[in-house]
Amino acid sequence: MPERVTLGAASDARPSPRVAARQADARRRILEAARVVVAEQGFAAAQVAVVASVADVATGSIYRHFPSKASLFSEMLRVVCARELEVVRAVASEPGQTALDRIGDAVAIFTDRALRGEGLAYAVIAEPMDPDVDQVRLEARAELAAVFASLIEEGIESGEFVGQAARVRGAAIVGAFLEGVVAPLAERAVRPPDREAISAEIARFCQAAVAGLAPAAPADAPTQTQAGPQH
Amino acid sequence: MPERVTLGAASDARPSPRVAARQADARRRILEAARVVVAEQGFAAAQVAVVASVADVATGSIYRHFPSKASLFSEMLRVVCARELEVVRAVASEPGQTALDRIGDAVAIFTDRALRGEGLAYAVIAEPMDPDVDQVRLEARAELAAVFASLIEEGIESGEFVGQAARVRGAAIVGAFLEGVVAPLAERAVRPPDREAISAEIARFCQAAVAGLAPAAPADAPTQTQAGPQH
DNA sequence: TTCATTATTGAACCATGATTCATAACGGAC
DNA sequence: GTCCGTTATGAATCATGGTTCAATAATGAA
Repeated sequence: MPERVTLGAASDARPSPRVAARQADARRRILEAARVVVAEQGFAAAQVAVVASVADVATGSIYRHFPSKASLFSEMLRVVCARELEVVRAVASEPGQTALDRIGDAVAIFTDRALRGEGLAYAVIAEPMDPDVDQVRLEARAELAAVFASLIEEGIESGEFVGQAARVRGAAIVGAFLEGVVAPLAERAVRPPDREAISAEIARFCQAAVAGLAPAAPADAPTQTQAGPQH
Repeated sequence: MPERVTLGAASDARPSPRVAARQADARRRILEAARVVVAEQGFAAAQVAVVASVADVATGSIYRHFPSKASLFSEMLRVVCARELEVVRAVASEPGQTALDRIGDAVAIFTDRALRGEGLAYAVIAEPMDPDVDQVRLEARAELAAVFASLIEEGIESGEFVGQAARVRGAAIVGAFLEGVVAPLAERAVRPPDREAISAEIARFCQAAVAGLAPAAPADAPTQTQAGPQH
């Protein structure tokens, strides 16, 4: 009974030193290939055969490392998202900074990396491909939202922000900067010089959103002063 | 030469009164069926055969009205989005209201309708299915963003808001409320009572985001006063 | 009522692309 | 160096679901 399973679950097969190394390497190459293909062509073009060829292994070999196409991409996405989430969390917990500062920094670092394409890009944020894979994306968004919700709560507790529904606003912040990143990418011209300006603007937007309404601006018009949203 | 085309483009075929009516009705039913199926099952379950059965026509008949599955769903989505966009535009141009008010109202009306499921739901906003169909969604988002960008510009001109990149923030607003709507829908429990609270909170979030940073809150912490983002 | 024409049907056809598996190449123990 | 179990290969197989089309029904004119 050969145990037709994803390498490693074999009943008693001792992988053997050299072989194990080769396998680990192949697995790494496959994940990397998946990332590259998606980054360059999008999920639509991400066929198993293509990934295999880029990873320099046979199509069938993919299935020696991953039980299915969906699981391969799920894992790839999970890794990529974890990396970005890590970066954001680090910024979000910088000591000695106000919650407002940390929100601004976190948003700016994320959007900046995304626009620079270091993480992945449009594809990872917005283009779905399979329910399983989408699930990973949703979870990542939820975690991201949780980070901001926490920051908002801290701000409220410290009296920095006015009271507000932290969870809802955390999600709104995530939506705001993801859209801010994706919208320009969707347009034809992604004028490179704009990158920094865009992320700075989005960061400011998010900061203002949680800091509370400013009292009526200098000019004339009859604006209401504080929190009260109309109607 | 029977002109194998999507009904109506026939070289000289006079549709005939009664027949034309029946065809028009079938077309309407097909679009409606597509909407219903997507609303209830999501794009994933939206197979041509299913839509046909719901619309009470044969699978092949779909192709007498639409050249392809993608075009059918594109049109369906276009109609749905147009309706929502219309509502938002109406609110956005209410006379005698400040830009801030109108932004709040527009956001609230959209999120409220979306959460109530009158438009469609998660599927239409977030779940893609085909490049062509996605294109429609992207365009709708862009138009929505444009509406808010205009409102922001008006606010800036009237001195109601501080200067800001209207286009970027318009997109951010759209992202904020779409995520605000989708995030709760993605969760298991969509506690009905929250609906209004959620849309109100999101609306307030968006208003604050464009109104500018509030001066440091009552408490202690060293917050910066105006626009300047840290870092 | 009959007939030619057009609309409708839905089962068969196809394309795409994931998954499998018989076969070849390899790794290491004797 | 040979042999046996393991791993890698990639062409063949399968599944899914969009699209087609020969057959059938409906329509309206004569």
